Amino acid sequence: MPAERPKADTPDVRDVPASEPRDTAEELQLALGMLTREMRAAASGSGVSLSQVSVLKRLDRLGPSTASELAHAEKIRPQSVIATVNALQAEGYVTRTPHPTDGRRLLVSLTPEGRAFVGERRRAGHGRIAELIAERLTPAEQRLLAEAVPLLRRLAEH
Amino acid sequence: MPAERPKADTPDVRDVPASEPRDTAEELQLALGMLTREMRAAASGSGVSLSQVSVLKRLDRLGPSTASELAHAEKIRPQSVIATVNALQAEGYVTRTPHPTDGRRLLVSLTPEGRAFVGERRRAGHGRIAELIAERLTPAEQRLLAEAVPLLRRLAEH
DNA sequence: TATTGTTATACTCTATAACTATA
DNA sequence: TATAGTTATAGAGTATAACAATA
Repeated sequence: MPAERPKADTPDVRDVPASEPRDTAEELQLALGMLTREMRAAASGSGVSLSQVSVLKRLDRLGPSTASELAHAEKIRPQSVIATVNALQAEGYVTRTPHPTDGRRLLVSLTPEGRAFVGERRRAGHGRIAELIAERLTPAEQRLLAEAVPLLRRLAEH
Repeated sequence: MPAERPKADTPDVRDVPASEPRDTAEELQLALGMLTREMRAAASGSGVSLSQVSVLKRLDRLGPSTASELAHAEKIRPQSVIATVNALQAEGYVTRTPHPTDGRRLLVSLTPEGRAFVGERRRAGHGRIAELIAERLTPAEQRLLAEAVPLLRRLAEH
């Protein structure tokens, strides 16, 4: 269905290369929003939500961690991470065990089921994004993206 | 699609450069989540939410658009974009005007206030992300990121 | 008193379902 | 019938505030 107005279907901002921080930021912000929605939608069918997957992967990397440590790593509030951990515990993917020396702390750990989920997820290619990368980018573009992703990590870190 | 290579089960994923789609995807996914939270937190103080900013910028690029067109561009449902447009209209940043030939459609347009907001935002450097890019990346890294961002756009597009 | 974990509550964002008006 | 817009409602995700237990 063609539009009746003389309006281009594609954004015409592309004639200017995004070479300044603010241009890069604008492009990145739009892409981020859309990719996040894409991932959330793709995850919604799998029984485990996006934030839950993120916490499971974090536990797989960090090992048993307290709620505060997870919150710091994810850059969200402890109260927020607790909601996610509660859901994961209810589904049997994590357990809470007392900290050996500090009675205030509880260590959150992956259960065998949780570990299996992360492994399965990794073998399957980490969901929608890996599919998109493999489908839509040439090998050279994939290499460029792989070089740029650590920069995004740096931006996201504390 | 590149050939599948058997991947050694290394204990720490961070030691391996992200060179395959699934590794790139995993890193990207973590960075995306954190950056999105960072942006949302930074936007929350400015009186206009992240999704509202996104729609305003979209209108600035596309010109007057219907709710369906905005929804298609943002990759969300028309019902969802309407909630955002309602909020923007209540704050005086957009107006709705009848479509000249199709009585079913309403064109959403930026008001002068809305246009001023986008311009101000652009001059200010598009918020937190631009700050982070300028602060944390060398010029060479900024150029690399600028090259990679269009690839993210490609991944996010329809 | 400071820190950790937690519950209660609210707001943002997006989805699905159902309705109205126009083509 | 099909399409555009809308309202009502629900769920995910995260925030702040307040509280209990432990250091």
